[in-house]
Amino acid sequence: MKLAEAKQQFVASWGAFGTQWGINRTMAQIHALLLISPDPLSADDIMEQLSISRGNANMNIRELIDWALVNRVIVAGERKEYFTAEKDIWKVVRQIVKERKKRELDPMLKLLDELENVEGDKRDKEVKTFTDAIANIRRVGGQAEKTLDTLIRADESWFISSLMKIFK
Amino acid sequence: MKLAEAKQQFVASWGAFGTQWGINRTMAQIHALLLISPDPLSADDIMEQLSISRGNANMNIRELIDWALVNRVIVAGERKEYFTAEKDIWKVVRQIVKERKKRELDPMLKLLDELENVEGDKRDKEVKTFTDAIANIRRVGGQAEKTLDTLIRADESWFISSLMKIFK
DNA sequence: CTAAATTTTCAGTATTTATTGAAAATTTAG
DNA sequence: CTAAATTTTCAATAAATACTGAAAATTTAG
Repeated sequence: MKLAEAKQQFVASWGAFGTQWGINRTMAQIHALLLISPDPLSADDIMEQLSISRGNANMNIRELIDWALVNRVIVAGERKEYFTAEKDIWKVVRQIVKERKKRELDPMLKLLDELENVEGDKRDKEVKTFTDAIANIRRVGGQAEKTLDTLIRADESWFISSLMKIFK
Repeated sequence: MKLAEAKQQFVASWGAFGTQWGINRTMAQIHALLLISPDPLSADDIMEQLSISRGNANMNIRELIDWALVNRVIVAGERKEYFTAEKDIWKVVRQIVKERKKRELDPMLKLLDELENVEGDKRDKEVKTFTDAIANIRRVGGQAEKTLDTLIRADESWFISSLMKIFK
């Protein structure tokens, strides 16, 4: 396969993959494009390569910066802004896990804590089923939280070697 | 908080949570509803409780069955079909991980394997950046695959105690 | 300061995704 | 077998989400 074709396919697939995970297709494609670009790209470069409008490029680049997956870089002698993506995929994974945990898991756990204190007689089947379900979800969620916190802090080699020990 | 209100809030939140993960809101809500229902529910029960149409209920229940998160049950003396959700959340998590891995991670790894064999001179900066990026993603993806395979096979107590050992 | 370059915003529009509801198909009781 | 009950399908429609493009705001070179 030729490089140009391979790039195209990677960007398209990364975009499709993103949408399955609730991530805007264009945002995922911009990220993919920057991952495989040796040099920083300007908004114009991105607009051209993905055939998207300036507004769309601007909004999604901003979102990627907000997720700390993309950085603005200054290119000497250039007025425009340029952008790069973190190339270390392990760092990227940790950053995404960190953000999603903060934005989604933590609020969910907070809600579950509130819902566990529902009024009513525990001998009532309706009440019992509800509180049991919530307590179970809360417990598994709490475990996930601990595991993810550790993963966020871990460096790759440490993580791998630890996993190797358990997951022989 | 009263039970009815707590139920409402749980169903609504589970639905919102689902959409953030690329899961249809109604599908997540039906799942939530079944998780907290002591008895099996019919399509009519679900339609009524969520204020949705028969077609919508039918399609999303089918999808949940396809994900093996919901089961049809026969209620003695009833002609209608009834539905229940697996209540063991650890099992639910494993099942979701299993399905998403099969549907998403495995095809992605397959694609990465193909993209790694791009034509061209490795001394070309463009080629090198691309192949390096793909190889890195492939490597982290392969680790994820192994870890998830083990998680899918693990039972909860084993998983927790193993994690406790590592993630002191 | 002035004006050109660049970035940001956002109302309007397009696209994608989800839902309805009624007809068709299927199932089951008698 | 017959018809009532139930489930499934899917074209039409609604709702949610994403994108455009041009005007406004901001930045910077001179």
